[in-house]
Amino acid sequence: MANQWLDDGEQRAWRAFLGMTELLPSALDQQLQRESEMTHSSYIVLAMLSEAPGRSLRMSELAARAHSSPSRLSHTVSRLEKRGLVRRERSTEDGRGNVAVLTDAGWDVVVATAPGHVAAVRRFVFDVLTPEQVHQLEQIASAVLGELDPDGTLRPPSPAANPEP
Amino acid sequence: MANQWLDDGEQRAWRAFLGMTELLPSALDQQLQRESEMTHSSYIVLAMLSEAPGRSLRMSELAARAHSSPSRLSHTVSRLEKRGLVRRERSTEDGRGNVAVLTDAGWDVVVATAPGHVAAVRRFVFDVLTPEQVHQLEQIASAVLGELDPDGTLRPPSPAANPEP
DNA sequence: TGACAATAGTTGATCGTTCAATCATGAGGA
DNA sequence: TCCTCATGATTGAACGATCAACTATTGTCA
Repeated sequence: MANQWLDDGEQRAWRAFLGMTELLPSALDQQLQRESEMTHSSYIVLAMLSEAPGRSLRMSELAARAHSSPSRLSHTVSRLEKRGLVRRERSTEDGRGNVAVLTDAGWDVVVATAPGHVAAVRRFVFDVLTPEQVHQLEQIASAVLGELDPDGTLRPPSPAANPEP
Repeated sequence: MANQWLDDGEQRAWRAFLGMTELLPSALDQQLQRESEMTHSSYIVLAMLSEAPGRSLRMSELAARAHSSPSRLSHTVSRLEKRGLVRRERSTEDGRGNVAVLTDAGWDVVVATAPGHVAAVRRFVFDVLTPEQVHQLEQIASAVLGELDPDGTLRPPSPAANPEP
């Protein structure tokens, strides 16, 4: 009934996809929660900061890279700030802007947490896919992402969206 | 830093995948919220019931089909019950079990909501993928799902997991 | 039969997300 | 310059999800 306008193949793909997108985030959340008392979205925020020059980013830029709404990011950063993992600074260029900075303690948490997290990602995703499937996944996800966010407003500026040559 | 043990291709695939899994659920949620004041997970519950014989399912079976925890499903059904879309009945076979039944009002909501929802799914996913990519997506999602839930405890009993012949 | 464990599901507290409202600063035009 | 609007970000309330504890029923075995 619900999927009356999807054909059989689409329906199978959609069901499997729904299962994956329902279960994978919880699995990653649980792993991070056990090892570091951390949510996946909090971890993403720390990870993005850890990769940025000066380990700091404007809130808006950080929101884009984490695919997060301004509000959600603000709350997340507030929680991380309370734990001493991140610090806020007023932007020097634009008095309206805030800059989130990863503290040393925050850096240590990323360093301690990354291995286990990457192992989980490997285990659940890349270990069960062939190299070809990894490439296919990138193409598929990029295509969907392009429709969800055509302007790239919610995406990082540089990479991640290169169509087949 | 965070993804130090993923190679370039894996990294690109993972970033795109994260973006998709972050943005797609919100997009579907928003569409359903606008049209029917309904969450995606609530919709799934109603849709699963609408497809079941007698428009009813045991709570545990419904949880498996919706990839939901018992607790989450119980809360969701309680909310739907308050809105008159679902009703609970004690199982006749097993006095511990409860059965969720889709009411006529619930059925009407599914009928009214499905077209717009399917259109959104089409727009964001299937319209931007080739038939080949749809097949690839099914293979990929099934493989990941198999690792996330090896016993199929959280999956429907019959379909959705047929590997390459 | 009685005791104990396992199963099915619910509940309340807590935490994270969403939404609408708000505040402060910067930019542009009369 | 002053007024207005746009931008960057935060806040609090309401809602949904998660976790641990709990109730009720069934199954098992001595």
